[in-house]
Amino acid sequence: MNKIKGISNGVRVRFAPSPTGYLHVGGARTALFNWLYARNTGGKLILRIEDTDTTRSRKVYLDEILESLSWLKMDWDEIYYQSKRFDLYREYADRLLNEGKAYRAENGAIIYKVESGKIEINDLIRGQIEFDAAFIKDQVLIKEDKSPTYNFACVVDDALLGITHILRGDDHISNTPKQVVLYKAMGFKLPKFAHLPLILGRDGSRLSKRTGATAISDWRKMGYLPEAFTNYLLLLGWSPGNNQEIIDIKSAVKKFSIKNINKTAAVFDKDKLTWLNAQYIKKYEPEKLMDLLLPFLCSAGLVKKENFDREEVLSVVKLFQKRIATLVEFVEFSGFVFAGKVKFTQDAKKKFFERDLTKEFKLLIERFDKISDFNYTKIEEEFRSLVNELGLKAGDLVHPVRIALSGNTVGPGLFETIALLGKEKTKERLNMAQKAWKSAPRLECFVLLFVAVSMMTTLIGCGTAKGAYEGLKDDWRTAQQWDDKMKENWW
RNA sequence: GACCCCAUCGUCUAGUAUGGUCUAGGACAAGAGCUUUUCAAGCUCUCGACACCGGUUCAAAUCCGGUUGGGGUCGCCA
Repeated sequence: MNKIKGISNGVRVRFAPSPTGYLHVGGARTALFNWLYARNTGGKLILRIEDTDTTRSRKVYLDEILESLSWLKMDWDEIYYQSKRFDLYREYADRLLNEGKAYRAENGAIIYKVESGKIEINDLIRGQIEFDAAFIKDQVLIKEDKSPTYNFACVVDDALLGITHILRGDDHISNTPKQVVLYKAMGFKLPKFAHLPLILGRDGSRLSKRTGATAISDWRKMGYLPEAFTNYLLLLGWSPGNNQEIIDIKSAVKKFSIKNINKTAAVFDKDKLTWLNAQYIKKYEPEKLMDLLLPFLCSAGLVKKENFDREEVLSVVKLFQKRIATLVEFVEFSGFVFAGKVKFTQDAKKKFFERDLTKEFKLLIERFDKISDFNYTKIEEEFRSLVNELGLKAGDLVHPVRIALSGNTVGPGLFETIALLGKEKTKERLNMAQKAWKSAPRLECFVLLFVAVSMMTTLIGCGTAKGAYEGLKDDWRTAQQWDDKMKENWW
């Protein structure tokens, strides 16, 4: 205990996760507020691993929790494992036993005898809370299996580690009187308590897997940025008080105070988190954003880790930066640029076959061929001039070309997209489009035929119509086969 | 059920300690418009709340009491 001498000055807070599950939103928020308070006051953040339940604790969970904290850029100053401190708990339990404040149960457990009276706690967030000890049962300190109970280990550790402020979830309020009693029994100095409001799921009940709790590591996989995530967590139960929504961690550290933490539970709103994420993505240096995007592109198999065109990827990043909300969205939206084959959406396929533009595409390719310096301006010039020549509106050609190039009806500006793809890729895809039209049954014919058949059926009668119907069925079959081919969605 | 906590737009919140400056401000979402080759983004606008009842007071979102509603905890889990 020499270690704790001399640390009685200054703020010491702790985050005490139990490695029996992943770190999720609630835990992360508690960790964040402790971290902020420590950094704001120049104090220390102690990480205490509550692994007294040896059957449920897992190394993978511990690793995952530590990794998630690191991802969120929260560091800690000291780390302790309760599983290594069992002797300590025994020692204090024995002491209470000797003093007659605790007794031994038949099974060997050590139990603290709770005296009657009033227990008052002065919560930094909620103010005075009063409990009647009559409602508190005698407390087990050491279980039959010799391991300490949560409340006991918690008190011994918080006291011995010199914790000055306990910031934890609201759900611990009812543990507090039990703990206060133990502090007093062992003659420990009481820390200050601050009970954070809970984070609730969509349905207003405590966040759980059913109501939307997700491991922090999953948010990472879904393409959220740690800065955005932290920012969002910060806004849940705390406010800088000046209508500021986007607040970087440095000024948050500066401004943070327990006084500004509110009492009401907050519902976790993914939409706002996503909005914040988009804001952070927009602000990023494209170079840095690219580094964050690369792992996602690689695991999607769109870019090879060892050799890729840095310049190309960078220009794609720049083109999509303003239109994505998550890193995963980038992969979804920009995938067509990198992919060797174009993937078609259902909608795009339908629109594409509404009109055969083989001739127009051919002319367009010729136009593009003429351009030696294949850039945005030149592309637009040639494109618009062709459109004029054909007596079309720009949109008449823009949309089909976009579909042909990206497989999607929506996307960034067409000329930028073309410039990004480059002349060869563009030509190649325009050529593919023409082939598709050639091999596809004409929709107009299909419709005409259908109308004709209906007419014949009604006018002439079933017998005669049968042949025509069969013909249509054939046509239908071809269309189906073709559709099946397209179903793989790849050229 | 018992004990405890909480109560401002659908959601996150400002405002509550020091009652008047609040016919309640901002953000997300939703809706409309502008822009435009589409979708986003961006910009502009609209919708939308002090849970209820009773006090105190010249004056209450703010103070007090009650009601209602929601949540948490009631393990030899943490």
